[in-house]
Amino acid sequence: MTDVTESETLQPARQGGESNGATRERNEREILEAAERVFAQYGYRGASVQAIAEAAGLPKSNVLYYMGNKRGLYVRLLERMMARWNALLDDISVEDDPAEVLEAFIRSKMQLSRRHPEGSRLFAAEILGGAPFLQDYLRGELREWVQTRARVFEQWEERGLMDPVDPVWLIFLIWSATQHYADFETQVLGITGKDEISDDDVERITQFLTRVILKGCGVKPASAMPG
Amino acid sequence: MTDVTESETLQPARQGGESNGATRERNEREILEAAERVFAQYGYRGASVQAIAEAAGLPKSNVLYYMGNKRGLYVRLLERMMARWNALLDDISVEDDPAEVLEAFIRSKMQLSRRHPEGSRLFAAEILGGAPFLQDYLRGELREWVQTRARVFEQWEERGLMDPVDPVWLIFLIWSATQHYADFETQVLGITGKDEISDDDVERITQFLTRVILKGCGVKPASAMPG
DNA sequence: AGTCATCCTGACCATTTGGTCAACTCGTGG
DNA sequence: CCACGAGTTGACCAAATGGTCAGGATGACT
Repeated sequence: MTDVTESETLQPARQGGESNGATRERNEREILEAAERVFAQYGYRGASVQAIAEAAGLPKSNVLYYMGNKRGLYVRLLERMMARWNALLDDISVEDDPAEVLEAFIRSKMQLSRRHPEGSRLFAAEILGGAPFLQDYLRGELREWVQTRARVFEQWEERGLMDPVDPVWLIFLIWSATQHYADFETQVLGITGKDEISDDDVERITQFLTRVILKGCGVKPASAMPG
Repeated sequence: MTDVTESETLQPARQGGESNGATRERNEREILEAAERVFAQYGYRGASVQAIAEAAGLPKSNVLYYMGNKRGLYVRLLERMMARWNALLDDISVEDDPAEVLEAFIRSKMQLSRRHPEGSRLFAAEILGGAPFLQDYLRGELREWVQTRARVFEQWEERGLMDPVDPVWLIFLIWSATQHYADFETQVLGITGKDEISDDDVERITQFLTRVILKGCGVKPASAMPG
């Protein structure tokens, strides 16, 4: 750890050209992934740029070179997660089968949490802390998203396809139940004694949730043979 | 901000005697309350002793005088919350009515989250971060708690009082659904457009959850007139 | 050869961090 | 009156924080 004036240390990862922005792309990906983990674990304030840099295997300066500053990096991660969420249950209409839609919702939400557990936790941490960066999103986009779906649910109720339950609370119920397995994974593992949640577990949980929730709000299971 | 050798500043809050440990009690209460808020919002690392001190309206030194150090303060808060949780659904037996027990569980869990939203969020943040301080509790006490209840649920199933669902996942479902309204309060408010969750809302949510979950796992509503 | 854009990073900075400590103020009991 | 324990707190410290910057490396172009 004395003087190392010579540049004969670890080669950096390639500099200069490397055609196009390939270096940039690779490093940014690496940094975003590392940052998602660290932010998810410690929250915005608790996460340090240094820790993110170490997780990405890069010097702190390099992280800041690509991301500008901590805040920007964080916002970028939130936006990435919002995009993933927005793609969910994109278009449903009154004509669809409630059972199919609800099951699809539960299933895709479970998969989202499973595929991006850190992103999921990042989101949770942000909201837990009062959503300082997401206020607008919650009161805008997401609110629209929820209310659009809620309206469809209401129409199903009117047509007698499901019990008269508040659709917004139903959405929250599904949200929370599915979110739980990503956000509280540590707890789930600790209590069940497992050391990981397997694909089989996910499938079983999905079916459990689907069954209980569909039955719970009086939706008749999908009309068997679809199509 | 120059020299103020004279002690003619704000009076401290009373020093010296004040009989017994009344000062200690009052200050500790104040600090614990403030710390719960701050830790809940920022997580363990993100919270600073300085911020806690300001929230409690005391100098940082004073907080450390009472609590020793940040870690100890945090652990104390976790323990307080564990105690609250342990008191929940303390004794149930196979002889009890499933509907009544489940409703009592949902109701008391909702009230716990409502009465101690910060504690609830503190807990959530701790688990979100991988439960570095709570591993033992999760794999020990809490696991026992869950499995004891799960065994009762299983016997209910055998007696045909409810559908054959995995009782542990049922507990998680209830846990997550109720926890949601405390942990994600910001989200709930943002989406519904409310500016607070009223007692009425809590009652409605409780009834909604009770209805959907009981029906969802085939439990017959309480046999009307109790006692 | 020289220029340029991209990439890399150690040195540095002001501020904040958790924590210690000695000096202080009181009321009480001898 | 003095000693004592409880409470109070500013000054201080080493370490870590987010961020800047100058200096350099490297390959692709003219």
